[in-house]
Amino acid sequence: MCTKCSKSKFYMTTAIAYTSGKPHIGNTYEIVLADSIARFKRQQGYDVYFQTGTDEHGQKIQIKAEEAGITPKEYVDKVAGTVKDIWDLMNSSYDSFVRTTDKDHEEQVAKIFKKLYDKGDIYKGAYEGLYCTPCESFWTESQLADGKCPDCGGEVQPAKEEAYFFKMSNYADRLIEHINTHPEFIQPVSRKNEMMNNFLLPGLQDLCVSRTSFSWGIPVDFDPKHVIYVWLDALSNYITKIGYSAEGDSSELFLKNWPAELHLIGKDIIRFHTIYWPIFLMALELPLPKQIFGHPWLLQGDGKMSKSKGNVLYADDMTKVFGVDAIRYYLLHEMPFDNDGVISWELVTERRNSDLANTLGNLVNRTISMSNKYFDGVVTNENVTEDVDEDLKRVVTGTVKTVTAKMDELRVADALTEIFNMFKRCNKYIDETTPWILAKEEASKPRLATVLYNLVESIAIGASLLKSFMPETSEKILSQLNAFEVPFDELDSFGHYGSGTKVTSQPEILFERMKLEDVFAKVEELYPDQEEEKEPEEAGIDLEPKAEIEYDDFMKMQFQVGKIIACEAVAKSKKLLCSQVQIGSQVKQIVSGIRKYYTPEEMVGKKVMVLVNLKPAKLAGVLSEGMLLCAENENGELALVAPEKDMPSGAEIC
RNA sequence: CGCGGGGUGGAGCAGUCUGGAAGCUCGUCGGGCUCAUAACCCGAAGGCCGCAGGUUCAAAUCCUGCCCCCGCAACCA
Repeated sequence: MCTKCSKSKFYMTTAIAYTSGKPHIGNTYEIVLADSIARFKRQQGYDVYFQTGTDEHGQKIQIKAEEAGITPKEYVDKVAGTVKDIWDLMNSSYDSFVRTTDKDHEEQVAKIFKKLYDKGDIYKGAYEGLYCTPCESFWTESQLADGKCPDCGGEVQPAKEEAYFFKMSNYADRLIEHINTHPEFIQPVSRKNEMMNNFLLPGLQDLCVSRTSFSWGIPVDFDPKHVIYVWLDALSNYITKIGYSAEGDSSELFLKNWPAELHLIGKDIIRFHTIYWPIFLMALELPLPKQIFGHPWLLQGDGKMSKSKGNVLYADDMTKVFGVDAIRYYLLHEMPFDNDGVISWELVTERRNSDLANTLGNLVNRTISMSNKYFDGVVTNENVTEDVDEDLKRVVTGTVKTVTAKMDELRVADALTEIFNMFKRCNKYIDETTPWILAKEEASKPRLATVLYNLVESIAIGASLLKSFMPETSEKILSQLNAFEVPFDELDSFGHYGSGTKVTSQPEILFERMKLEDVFAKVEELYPDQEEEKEPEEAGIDLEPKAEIEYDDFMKMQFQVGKIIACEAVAKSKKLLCSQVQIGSQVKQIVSGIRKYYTPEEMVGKKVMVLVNLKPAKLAGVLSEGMLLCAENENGELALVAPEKDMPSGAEIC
């Protein structure tokens, strides 16, 4: 409870976005989901504090910055700006945007590290493993490729590197106890067992909380060649940004808001939030957050979102075609609670047409049109009621209750469905009351007026309920009706709309119906490059040119025609085919990553181009003694290269 | 046997924990209506709930085995 007012406080956070690149529509889902929850809580009267931000340290960012030829700080400044722009574009109502490169955050994280070290929870130990010097990386036995470094193929040797560890076992029992006694702590519950069975019950390993292999991070202040492990850094944002102080003089904001009521995160990082984070907090002697909700992922309809495929969907592009609220609606409504959801241009178009244009937009439009047509826009409650009115009112005034129940379980998609069911009920009411017939007789005008009043009032209630999910649309509807937003605690009663109020004389269409071909036309404008790919005449592919080589270099490679005499899939792999290739009188075994494009049956009998004198290596445990040459297009699809006329196996390619 | 998620009418999903008449939205088809954005309202068709066993009076749901898909990991010689 807030000390200064009587409202209950509600502190919620999203995960902070990793600044390795522009967030795609799947990443954007989380902020929109969080925003709708934050807005709804505010509407309910909670004193909400909503924090989001960016996670900006780590090796990956250091590498990306080097590739771009700029400093890591310059790099993250740029990406953090992009993240914020997209969050703002989506109308996210966050109260605070934290960056892990913020001074106050960095200072506190260093102090937290020191505090835990002094306390004995963090100790200095050694990381043991197999080390590859050129790659500066540790590998485990199972990661090695044929006993060599999987990155460079070089030799690895057993090595030790000093590192700091967090003693997880100190707190594991307490955490297990907490999870068992607080069933609401991990949501959805299906994730709880996963954490228990896979990590907690088998016994927690101590976590390595420092790195020396890169420098883009918060240094350990008493041992500066170490930087603090990214998770200890990132998770702490939830307390540092609101003013936690490791020295005990935390801010008012912190004292008021901690512990958080809700951490909203993606299901992939549940482990860090439900195991490591609570344990860090226990070590700091802070209370644990009330609830951690791991939402599912949004996938793209036609396969995985991948930048190399050029098919990544971004929120800013999609809003250009559909509008911000349509995208908010899609994300919120179409995401299942527990399973991954799907998004595509087609699906958004369908959903937008059926729900936003047909059900909602048309309802608002026809209601306002009738008011204008029959009463010059003046909406009067003549109180001439009939039985049908009761059912309408029952549904309309009951919706807030069902919506609240769904929101309490964070079932945002279901909450929206409830609101739209209400709008459907309104459309049905129009058919039941047939206003166009009432309009024909002067005597039934009072009844007609009442019907329209009931509709306007219902829509005003619906628009008020919609406010947390589609803020712009909600406002547009209320303004067209000339209505006030209905206060949350009055949404369960009917009759707020002032009788005699005039609606707008020129209703604006809220959501125009869209044809798929028009959508795709717009999409093509957004991606002019991709258009060319679809043309029959292909655009061709430009590669980064490699350095010139000597003729001798070329002559080192031996290419020959090989005939595939047998082929089978490699059991331990999804991508590999193992072929027996006849080259002259000898037969080589060659493994290739082309299972996606060729079946073993169609491989047999082919004569293809083979690099013969490549050093043999094991792939997925299978020996490969050469390489089948393939052409690769921009989508990564492969085609074997073969002599244009029939040639005997073993024929030299030169 | 790397880890995890999934397979329910044409599409997207719920239901599975806590067995008990297979549900929602979209699409399709037929009808109605005309205030409205080819909209809205009513009705219908369409499912061996991945496959095969098992437990049970009863299985989408519990158990066993198998197949397929998708992430991650690894590897694309």
